[in-house]
Amino acid sequence: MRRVPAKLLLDHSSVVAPALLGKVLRVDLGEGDVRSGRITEVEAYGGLDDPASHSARGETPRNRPMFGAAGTVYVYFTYGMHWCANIVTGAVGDPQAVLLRAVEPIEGLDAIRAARPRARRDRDLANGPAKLCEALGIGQWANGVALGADVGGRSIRLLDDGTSPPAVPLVGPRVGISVAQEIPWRFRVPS
DNA sequence: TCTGCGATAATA
DNA sequence: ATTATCGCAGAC
Repeated sequence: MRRVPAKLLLDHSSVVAPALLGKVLRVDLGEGDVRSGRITEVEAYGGLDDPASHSARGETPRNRPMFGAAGTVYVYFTYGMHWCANIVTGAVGDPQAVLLRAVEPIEGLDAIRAARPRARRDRDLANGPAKLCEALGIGQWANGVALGADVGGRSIRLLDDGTSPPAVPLVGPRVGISVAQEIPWRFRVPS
C-alpha cells in the first residue's frame, strides 16, 4: 500500500478528481483508532473561473487552504452542523480542490459504526461528504493540514492499494449547488 | 423507493 | 439570505 504520489495531485481538479476514485483514504486518530475507506465519489471545484467554488470570489479566511499547495486538506463547516473535506490540487495560488463525497469503509469498521449511530445500514455509513467526515473522524483539526502530516498524533493519508480508477466513471452534475449546474464535475465508481 | 422539510450557525 | 447536507416522516 503505497502513498499516492504528489504529482498525481498537481493538476486541474477536474483531472485529479476521477483519478482519486479507488484510492484509499486513511485517517489515524491515534491510540490505535485507524479508519480507512475506498473513495467512490468525488467532485471537482475550480478557482476564479468556477462560480460554484468556495474560491470563486477570491481568498477569504475560510477558503485559505484552497490557495495552498497540492495535497493540502481543506475542511469546511456547512449547514450549521456538518464538516466536509477536500484535497487541494494545483499549484500554490491556484485554488482548486476535490470534494470527497463517499467512501466504502475498509479498516476500523467498528469505530466507524460507533461514529455514525444514525446509520441503519452499512451502506449509509459514509455515502455523503458529511457522513464521510463523521465516519472517519475528520473535523476542523484537519483543515489546512498536509496529507501525511502529523497533527498532534492524528493524520490523514491518501494511499494506493493497486486498485485502478474505473476506466469509465459515472459522470454528472455536482450536487447541492445553485450555479454552474451544467458543468459535469461529479465522478463516481460505477455500481 | 421517492419526495418534502426542518435543523442549525458560519459566511459574505 | 444562503448554504459543496442529513435524516425523518409520509406517500406509494
